[in-house]
Amino acid sequence: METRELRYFVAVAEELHFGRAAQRLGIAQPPLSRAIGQLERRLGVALLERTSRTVALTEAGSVLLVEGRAALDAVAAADRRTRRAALAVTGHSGLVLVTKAGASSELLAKLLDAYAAEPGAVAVEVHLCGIGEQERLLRDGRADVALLHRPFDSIAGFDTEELCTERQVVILPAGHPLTSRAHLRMADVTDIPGLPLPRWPDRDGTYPDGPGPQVRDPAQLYQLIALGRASAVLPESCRFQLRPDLAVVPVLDAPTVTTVIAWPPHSRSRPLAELIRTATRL
Amino acid sequence: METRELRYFVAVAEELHFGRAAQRLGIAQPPLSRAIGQLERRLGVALLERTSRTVALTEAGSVLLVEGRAALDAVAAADRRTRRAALAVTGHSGLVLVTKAGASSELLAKLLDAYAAEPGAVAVEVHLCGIGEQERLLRDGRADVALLHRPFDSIAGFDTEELCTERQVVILPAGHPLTSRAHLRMADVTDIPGLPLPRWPDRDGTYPDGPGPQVRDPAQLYQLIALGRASAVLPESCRFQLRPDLAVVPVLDAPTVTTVIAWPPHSRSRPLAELIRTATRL
DNA sequence: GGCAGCGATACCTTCCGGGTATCGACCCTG
DNA sequence: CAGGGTCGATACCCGGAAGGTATCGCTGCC
Repeated sequence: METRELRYFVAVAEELHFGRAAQRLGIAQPPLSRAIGQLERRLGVALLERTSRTVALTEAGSVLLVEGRAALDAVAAADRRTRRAALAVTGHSGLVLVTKAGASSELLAKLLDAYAAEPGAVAVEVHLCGIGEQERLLRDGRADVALLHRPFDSIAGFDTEELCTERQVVILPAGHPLTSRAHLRMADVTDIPGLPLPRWPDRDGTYPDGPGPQVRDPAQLYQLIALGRASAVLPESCRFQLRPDLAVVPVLDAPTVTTVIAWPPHSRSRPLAELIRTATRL
Repeated sequence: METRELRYFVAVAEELHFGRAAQRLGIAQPPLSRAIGQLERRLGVALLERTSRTVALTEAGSVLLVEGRAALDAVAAADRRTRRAALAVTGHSGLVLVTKAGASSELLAKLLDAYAAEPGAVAVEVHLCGIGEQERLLRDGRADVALLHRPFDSIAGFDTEELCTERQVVILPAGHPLTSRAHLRMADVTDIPGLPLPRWPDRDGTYPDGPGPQVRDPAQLYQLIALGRASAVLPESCRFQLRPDLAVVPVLDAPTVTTVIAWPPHSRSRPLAELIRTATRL
């Protein structure tokens, strides 16, 4: 199976439309139809159910979609990491670290400071990215290491070390009646009248159904809370970067959040090992 | 980067010889030279140092070797798992479980029994394989799940659950003077005169340098120990399958061995989840 | 110095990936 | 119910790339 075939299949499986997929791939539609047909014939497996109006994935097709994405990421990672290995020899190396915007910012600052003080430290480029993007970046070689947050982020397939664990707090508009309480329970915050919990996008960018405003980043969220249109349950470390018009109350029975440092298995770069060692010693 | 190019490069990088690599790939040598040259040009990276007598990997080349192998395994896994998903629909499904020959055999027996008793259990095909092979089988889709043993096996990149932890014992010929001791320390067993610890093959099938006989499987090892030519430190569960002409003595300070059940991340087959659940409840 | 081994190059052929044109099935609309 | 629009499949052609053979150039060795 060639990566070209996988790219083609993934495009069609995602679009569920040969024409759009072909456009996205920058080729015409007929070669795409042929390529998918060949792939199915060689695998001996039907991947797509086509009526002349709709395209749907078969069971095997959805397996190939997730496995194929993983395989393509692995190939892309091989490419990128090889290029970077060559650059590293000539001096331009540096590590790429990704984390969610607005999360664990003091931890990150401490880590970067501590690492920079190590002998032999290299430059660390920090990428702040959206929800669920880190995993992808780490998997396809665009990033070397990530700060992830269990249980929100999937750490499947990575090596990790735990860095710290923290409770969660609910964020409310300053002056809200509940802010006078010393602590709350999840049952108290799941349906505060007029302050629903927000909906975050799934990995594919769509929002789950349900009540609550759609938010894409912390700034949006804080704005909504300040306006008295939402509340949110977040790790308590967020209080250090909170606007003055917001208040926090601990939520006793919310799941604790563990910040972990994660990297692709088999990474054997010295600067990366050093960064991880620094992180675990914080 | 196409998988064909990766296969070619991995072959050359492993053989360090264009002629042999071409033979292994079933093509002539010139197209292979060209393909590698193109790959290097497209990456903008030198992968191999060629003098007209020798071929050696550059730094970037060895990165591409390990990353490329991983990527090829991921592609192979996509292929195999898609085929199996199609078979599963028509009824022939079943799980493939791999473990080292001779390890955790009662645990495995208990697991298979317990799982078979579950409603909705499917057939489990057990593959016993050589040292370090499990990882490969799990990674390229030939197996669905494995029993691995930390700290010997690498679990990098898999999801795992711990099943049990056990101490290690030294295995000696029955009647050896040390068998009268209630327990020993590693220092006592690393150089018993005439009974060196054996050498196991590395993942690539070669043996590390050093004293001690080369062994490939437990039967060989037991034979050597019975003959008074070696000793070995193994998890204590091996005592239940031991020949009567061998004896065991606990080794207090040997690292404990943890048996874990491991599976590829993102696996979402119901029978697999059921098997894992059964295993963790044993 | 000649020979053997190995990778690179030159050149040819074949095949496959990609393009355009068109068909056939289906849905929507007037 | 007819006709146009949409979408995937098919037919056919072309160019480029992958693979083969022949050969060169370098190098280490007897």
